[in-house]
Amino acid sequence: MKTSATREQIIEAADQLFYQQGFAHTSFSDIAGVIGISRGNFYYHFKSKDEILDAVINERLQNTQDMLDMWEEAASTPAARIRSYIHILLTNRDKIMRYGCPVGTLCGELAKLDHCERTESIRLFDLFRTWLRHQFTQLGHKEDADRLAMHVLAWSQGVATLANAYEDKDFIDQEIQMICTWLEAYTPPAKRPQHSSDALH
Amino acid sequence: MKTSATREQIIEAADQLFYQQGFAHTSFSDIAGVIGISRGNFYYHFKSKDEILDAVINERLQNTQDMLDMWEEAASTPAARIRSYIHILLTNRDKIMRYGCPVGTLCGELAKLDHCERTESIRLFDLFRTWLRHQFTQLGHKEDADRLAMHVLAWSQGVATLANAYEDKDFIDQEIQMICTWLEAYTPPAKRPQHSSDALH
DNA sequence: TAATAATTAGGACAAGCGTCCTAATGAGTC
DNA sequence: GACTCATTAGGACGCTTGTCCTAATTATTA
Repeated sequence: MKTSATREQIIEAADQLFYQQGFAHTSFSDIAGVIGISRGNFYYHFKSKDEILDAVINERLQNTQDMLDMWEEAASTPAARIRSYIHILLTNRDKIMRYGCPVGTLCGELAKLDHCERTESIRLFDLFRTWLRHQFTQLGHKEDADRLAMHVLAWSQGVATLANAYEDKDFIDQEIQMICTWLEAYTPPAKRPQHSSDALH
Repeated sequence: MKTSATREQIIEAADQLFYQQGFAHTSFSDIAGVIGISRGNFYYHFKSKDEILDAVINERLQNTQDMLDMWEEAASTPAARIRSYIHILLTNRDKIMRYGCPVGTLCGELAKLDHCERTESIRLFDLFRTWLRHQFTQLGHKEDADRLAMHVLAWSQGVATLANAYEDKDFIDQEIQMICTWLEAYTPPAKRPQHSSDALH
């Protein structure tokens, strides 16, 4: 059985709805309604709702890894690659203002539900963490690489949370600018690009 | 009708459970089980579940305001007051690692549920935002006061989100240190206390 | 003590949920 | 056309949910 078309549709619709409404608040009826199938035949493709969640997380893991690989090739310097990460705040700005960060909100919800898939969801954070750490290592930060990666992760998470609460476009833009300015202090002077820098940090 | 004892018990139990399990995932049975009352007499004290949520938010608003007022008196300088805020990350460290930030996670959940109490929950953020802004204003930051307040809010939210995901004590401690160090740069030199400062920012 | 009001317990209710079962439909092969 | 297998639709199921109703209980007052 290759990956069935219906199965793919279910995963995609669930992916969207889990993000927009949360996992627990999304029902089979919701998913079925979106793609126009009967509620009954979910169990031909999945054994349980949790298994759909597992498939959604794996889908996101794959997509995230692909995105990171793409950034790795597209951007020429580690600093530019980190900026690629920061700029998803801008690319997904409207969705973040409505639904928050898909990774942070999922991990948060599964933590509260004490759900067994919680561990899996954290692997999404791991992907970014490892990738960012790698970039900082390339910037010459041996000891601090992981701490800096966590710092960037936390920073972007905080921006997403407050952008979601206040639905504030300008706040996102400002913080992105601050992160980029902060980042320049961790870029080797030789490779440092010439930006305007009224450094806040 | 003064505030009934049972009513207070319901609000307090709901407050805890909404934090630990989330609002949607907490049932009347859950609350009833905790305080040992029947499921039936909720509707003597509240008209609906949403009204309980409203009462819980108002309770939190009151407690938060009291806490801010206390900090206002207890700490002698604006910088010390801001540090009071930062240190709730330390005081509530264990709970944050298990359940995240009570404000951030509630706002996030209500945003996904598109719940009518969402606006009320954001007032919790407003309380901190206004208070922090006031402190930064006192530090002499006229134009930037609100941006700096939002920055501190976002930073602490990010720390809570990742601390929750990774259940990492040390990460919280490190970030608190970073925030305090960062804060020194915004404290007038005359009043600036002598701390060790291997500044990361 | 008797009467009245406040408070509670317990269950009924309709609706929605995840799950499961079975008959019907579809596509592809002999 | 007949057969087989994959896929689907539709509904039944047991359970839980928020909500509501009513009788019982407790507290308060006369």
